Formats: sequence, structure tokens, C-alpha cells
Amino acid sequence: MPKISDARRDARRAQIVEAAMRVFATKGYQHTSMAEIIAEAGLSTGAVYGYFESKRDLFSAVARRTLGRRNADLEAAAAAGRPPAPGEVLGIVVNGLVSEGIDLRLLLQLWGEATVNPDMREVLNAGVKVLREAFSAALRRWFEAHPDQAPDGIDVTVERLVPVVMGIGQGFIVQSAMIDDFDPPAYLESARRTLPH
Amino acid sequence: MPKISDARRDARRAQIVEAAMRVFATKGYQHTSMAEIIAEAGLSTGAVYGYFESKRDLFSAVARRTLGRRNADLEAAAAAGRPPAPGEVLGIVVNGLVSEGIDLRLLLQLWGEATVNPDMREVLNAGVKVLREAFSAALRRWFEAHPDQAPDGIDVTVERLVPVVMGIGQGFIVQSAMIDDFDPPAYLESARRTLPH
DNA sequence: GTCTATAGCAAGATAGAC
DNA sequence: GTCTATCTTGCTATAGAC
Repeated sequence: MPKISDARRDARRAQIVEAAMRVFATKGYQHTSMAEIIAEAGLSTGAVYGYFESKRDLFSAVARRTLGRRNADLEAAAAAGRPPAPGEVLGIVVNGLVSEGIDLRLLLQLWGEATVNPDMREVLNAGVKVLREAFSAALRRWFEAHPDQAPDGIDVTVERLVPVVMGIGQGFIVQSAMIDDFDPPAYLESARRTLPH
Repeated sequence: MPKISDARRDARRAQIVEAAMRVFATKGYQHTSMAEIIAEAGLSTGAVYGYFESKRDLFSAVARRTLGRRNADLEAAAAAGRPPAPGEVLGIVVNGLVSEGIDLRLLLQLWGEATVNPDMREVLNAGVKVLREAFSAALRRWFEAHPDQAPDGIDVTVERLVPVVMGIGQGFIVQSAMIDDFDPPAYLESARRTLPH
């Protein structure tokens, strides 16, 4: 029996998650204290702990949110008109991240944490699985329209290609977060040329 | 004026760095305490702090060492007989990492730390710059032997391709460290097919 | 549900003997 | 140069009032 309306509860959760994302992005997960998130959200310790039982739990909510949105982008793209080529599919996801204002450094921190924290790893694996399906669906649509590009069969080709497309996307994130003179459009353009098109 | 021989000093430093790498890899940089590294190295607090002034400094030594070795692999490959194709160049670097027993999770943690720690970021940028040159040299050799694959000119093609090749490598590291059912040989094989060959 | 105050703990780094 | 002992700081999470 919730003592406040679901809507109000969800709004509070969103308020806290968004505050956490801002602080995590600038200071990093590990270097962010609960006190900072609490201050950014404009709430009190007790209030925040009423919604999230630990810093880890909060981070995992951030991960779920981000992965869910990317998945939605891909499904929208798969449902739209002309099927995008592999490089364009990649562009959709990456640009979705960027245009939503997600600091890509946050993703690197998320991955780093997952290497060490089994809970986090599980959250990411579940999310990646869904994302991989969405990538597969999007690529399959394109290869069905261009069967000459898949001499070994569409299913085999798609299954083979998906990890590399995702890998190029992960490379984008790594370089974008880490390299001073990284050139995002040039990277994506080169990915487009390299992947089947 | 060193009070012990340079050789002995270097050996101690290596001993400490190697112990740190082992602990960082299994527990993660952030979750590793100096006490653990010190125990793993079989030394005392004072001894370790005599060689590295902070945990961060130690981590930065780990980064320098790892990047330096990869660079050496690539230079060796570039100097060897038949120039390897882009996908093979990638394989050389990745397999170098793996066969040296480097836990790839360590690299993700390294990147995560670099997003937040300017000193670390600088170390990595310097290393990546060197590594990028080595990649460029290796790819250039191959395109010089296969100019038909570079219709826009070798220099342009190489410069365009290097970030994506590195990106695919970074994707390998991310997926390898994070995804439960990742298949490394299949990934590398697919990369070989996707890149010019 | 939200607040303030603080318990309780872990960890990085230092001091000083040998 | 290396050791042991410990100081100091900063943080997560809880307790209890409103």
C-alpha cells in the first residue's frame, strides 16, 4: 500500500536518478559520495535512502534507464521506413546517446564497475542481451533488402556482424571519453565505409 | 645518488607493479587497498611508499607498462616479413594482451579511472598516441602492398581506418570483460572479414 | 516521507624505530 | 631501505525526531 501516489513516487525516483547521473558523469561513480547526489537532488539522506537502498542500487537504476532508451531507439529505427545500413544503425544508437546528453564517460565507469561487481555485471548482461536482439533485428531487415551482401546467408551474416558493430560502438564510447583529439563524425563515417553498405 | 643499485631498484619497482597488476585485475582499481597490494608484494607499507608515492602513481605505472608492451608487439609485427592485414594487426595486439596474461578487466578499470582523473587521462593519451602511430605504420605497410584496396590514397585510407580498427579492439576488450557468453575467436574472425583483406 | 545527526568503519598515508 | 604502529579523513548507512 503506497502512502504516496505511484506517479509521485516515480517522479521522485526519476529526480534522484537524474541527479545521480549528473554527478556520476562529472565525478565518476567511485568518486561520488551519496552526500553529493543528495545535495544535487535537493533532498535529504533519509529521503534518498527511502527510494534506493544503496549507491550501487542507484547506479544500477542509471544503467537500466540508459540501456532501455537505446533499445527503444533501435526498435523505432527497425520499425521505420527504409532499413538503415549497419553503419547507420550504429549511428542511430550513438547519436541517441549523445543527443540525450548522456556523458559517455559515465558508460566507461559503468563498465569498469561491472568488471568487479557481480550485481552490476548481471544488470549489464541482461541489458546487452536485449540490445543485441535489437541490433540483430535492425541488421536483418537491411540484409533482407540487400541479400547480395550476405552470400553465406542472412542469419549467419547477421549473427557474425552484430558483435563487431557493437564493438565499433563501444570503441566510439571509449575514444570519445578518453582521447583528447577524437573526431566523432569522422569515426562514424569511417565505420559506415567499413561496414557493409 | 641512489643508495641501492639501479638494478635492484628497478627489480623492486617491477615486483611491486606486478603485484599491483594481479590485485587490480581481480578486485578492480577502486576496490583494491594499498594494504592488499603490499601483502601481495610481500613488503611493508613503508617500503612500497618509498617507490610509489600513491596508489594512483602505482596505477599509472601499470598503464605505462601495458601500453608500452603493445606498442612493442606492433613494431615487431611491422618489421616482420609479410605485412599483416588490418584484421591480423588487430589480432596481434589483442592476442599479445591475452597471452601476456593481462586481465582485460583491468583495462576497463583503467579507462574508467582516466575519465575522472586528469593525470591518468594524460598518461593514457600519451600512450594511445604512440600506439596509434604503430597501428598506422602497420596498416600503411599492408596498403602499400595492396594499393587497390585504397582507391582514395593510402594516407587518407590509413588515417581513416586506424580509429575504427582501434575501436574494434576496444570493443573486444569491453565485451570480453563484460559479456558472459563472449566468443573471442569468432569476434576476431568477424573483424577480419569486415576490415579490408 | 522527510529531516538532522551520527554511528561505525575502511583505507590512504605518515612517523619514527631499526 | 624497510619495518610496525597509528593517525586522519571521509564515507555509507542508520536512528530517531517531526
